[in-house]
Amino acid sequence: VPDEPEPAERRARNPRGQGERLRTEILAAAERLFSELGGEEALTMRGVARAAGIAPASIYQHFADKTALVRGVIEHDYGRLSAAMRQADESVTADDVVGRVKAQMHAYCTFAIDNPGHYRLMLSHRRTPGQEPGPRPGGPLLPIIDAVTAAFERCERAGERLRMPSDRAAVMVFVGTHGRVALYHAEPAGGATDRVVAFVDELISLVFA
Amino acid sequence: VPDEPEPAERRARNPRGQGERLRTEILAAAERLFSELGGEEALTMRGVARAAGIAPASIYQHFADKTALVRGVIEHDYGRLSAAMRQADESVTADDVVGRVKAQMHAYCTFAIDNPGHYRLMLSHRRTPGQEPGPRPGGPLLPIIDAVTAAFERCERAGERLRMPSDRAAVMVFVGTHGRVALYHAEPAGGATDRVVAFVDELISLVFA
DNA sequence: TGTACATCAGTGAACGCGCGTTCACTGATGTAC
DNA sequence: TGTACATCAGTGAACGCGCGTTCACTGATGTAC
Repeated sequence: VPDEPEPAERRARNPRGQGERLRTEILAAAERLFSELGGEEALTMRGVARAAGIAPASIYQHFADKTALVRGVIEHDYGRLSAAMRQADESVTADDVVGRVKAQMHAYCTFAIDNPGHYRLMLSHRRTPGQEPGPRPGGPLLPIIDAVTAAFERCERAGERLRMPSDRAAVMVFVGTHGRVALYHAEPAGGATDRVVAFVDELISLVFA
Repeated sequence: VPDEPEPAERRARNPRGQGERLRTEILAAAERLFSELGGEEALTMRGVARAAGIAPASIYQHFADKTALVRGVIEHDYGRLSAAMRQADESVTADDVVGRVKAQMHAYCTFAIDNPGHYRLMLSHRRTPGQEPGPRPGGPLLPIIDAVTAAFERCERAGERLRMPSDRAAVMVFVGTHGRVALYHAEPAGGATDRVVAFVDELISLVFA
């Protein structure tokens, strides 16, 4: 993939005191680099350095090692995903309670489809460091599932009937959606987003009575 | 992982005309090697050679290159999985139609949990070579989904009511199960099999009216 | 106002590693004469 | 029955590669005097 725009002139060095800026540039480069595809092994220090137009050694001023960089990317990504879901939720009129559930999950699918590399990275590294496997796993995923649970609770308050408790419904929909998205990633097919979204809608309708 | 039993004496060479045996030994070694964990990048030619107690170069008499070896492993694995599901199906009395669906999916989960490396490999390499992405993706997964579809059709014939056509129900259950299993792989937790199986049972009950 | 210097952002070159793959080989064994 | 030879299973050593990481460095710039 000789796609890189060949950084003709050298990168301008950041002014004094602004060294932290490079940290953001590195994260942005990692973002760009493998939004396209690839799992964790596609995220290499040298690749990120190339994408950022800097020397590999320069990364080490901002990230102690590769795992620290990966951690930084993942944290940033969870922020993006949560924001996208919250925004989708708020963009639907308050009385369309089921529509808000769907909007959140659509945003989830869109993120996963648009950022396959990030999505895979996020879901394969969701152990909070130092946290042993407990009875309720999920790590950084928990706030996301909680948001879906809240959306289902709104449905119940509005009179919609669920076939199971709202938190179980949220897990069910979340897990099923992850399955669908993961299969899409493993073999992208035509009409991706539409088909994934159709599946998720059907899944959501299943948890309602 | 200095776990290898240190093959004190050299491997006995296969007798003349039996060179093909090594092919099986190589596959078996790959099997053993990463049943434990790991994705594709954990499957290395040198690693397999070490596990088989042979020289890396020896693999090339039986597999043209790494992708051929991977293809061989995957083919073998799909055979194992199909057989396990068929056997589970047949081990349930014919009149317990729903029980037979569940038994098949339980076998699927057991395989996935016991062979994480293989499972991941299978699901991330399911494009039949030379087959462009068509309207019905799935590749080697299709026979498996078809078996589940057949089990759901038996349910309908026995008078059980589904909330959707049997083939959609099969896809729904399959996709959801994959989601659950994939999440387990990313963060194994206590009581693995039981919790996964409980989820799948709940999912199956959802597609019935 | 001028100059020495500490600080800071960032780098070039090298390290050791494990990888996939190649190639000329070794040595046992069945077969032809 | 004996021997030369072709065949076969399998190997050791080397190749070039990209990787993560380290370390001594460069050169611009703000600050102290």
